[in-house]
Amino acid sequence: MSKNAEFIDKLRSSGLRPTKQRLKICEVLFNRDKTFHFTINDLSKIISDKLGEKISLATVYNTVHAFKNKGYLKEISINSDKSYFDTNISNHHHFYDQDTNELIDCDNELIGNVNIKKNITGKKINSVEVLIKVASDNQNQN
Amino acid sequence: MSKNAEFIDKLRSSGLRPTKQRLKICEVLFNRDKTFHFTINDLSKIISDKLGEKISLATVYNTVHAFKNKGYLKEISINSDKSYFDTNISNHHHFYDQDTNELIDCDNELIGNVNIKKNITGKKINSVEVLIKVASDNQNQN
DNA sequence: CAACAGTTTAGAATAATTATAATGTATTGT
DNA sequence: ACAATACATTATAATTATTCTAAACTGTTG
Repeated sequence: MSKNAEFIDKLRSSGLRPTKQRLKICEVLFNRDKTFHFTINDLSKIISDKLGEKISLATVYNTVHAFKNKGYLKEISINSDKSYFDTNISNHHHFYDQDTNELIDCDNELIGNVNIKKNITGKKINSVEVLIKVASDNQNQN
Repeated sequence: MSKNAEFIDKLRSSGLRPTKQRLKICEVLFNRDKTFHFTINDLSKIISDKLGEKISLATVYNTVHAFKNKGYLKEISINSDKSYFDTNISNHHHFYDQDTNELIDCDNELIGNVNIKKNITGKKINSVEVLIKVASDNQNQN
């Protein structure tokens, strides 16, 4: 089955119509080996600059959020002014390079199991994420 | 020494002039027993609504950032559209209640040491933060 | 108390994101 | 295949958080 047909299936099976725009975005996001970290702006730029396609910014937002809601993307917590997304939807952690504003996946084996000894009463744990901020120099950026 | 005199010292010793506005903000932030989590908007509301004072929003931003840079506040990474700050500047982790958008400190003893087996080459670790997202129901909010 | 540097302020500017409402397109039933 | 419908896309406006600006103000130093 072609990649494109796979994407069509994937979309249909989750109740999303396989439109041109969504398929193009699928290609950009999911047609790769390594996981991909991006902001809406990154994605939008790739589509217009590298691919020379024109997809409305609103559609990029809509699509990314639809994909996130369907579980095809994960939104990552960064102390920042914009949202980061990750094509790696498994439970994993991140390095955040403060010099370049880049997110890097952190293999789960690199971090021992984070065990939470006591949870808030009456609440269910939805996720546990470790964010490791790194930078090259000796300044105390937080 | 009165609380106010303490704040004046604290500010002076870090090269910040003890202005009316900064002292008022010190009172709100540091004159409490428990740690305090807030957004700029929260703080601004407390000042105007509860205290009936008028401090320009720009000043609130300036002051909070000055305090953060001096190490009196910590900025917390939340997957959100706004910045959260914490008066607890020690190295610690957080619960984030997705129902109420509330941040709750997580005692370090509740989480075993997070040991990172391998860091990114050439970079220095500035911080390691665990964020535990909790919610009351069975929906898979992320 | 004068001079200076640091601060506050209102409002403008910017940036990320969401809402709107008209137009366009995939799907469904016939 | 085709009309009807529901869902999507789009440009643009609106909103929200934050930063910038330049003028007025205030704490500090001599």
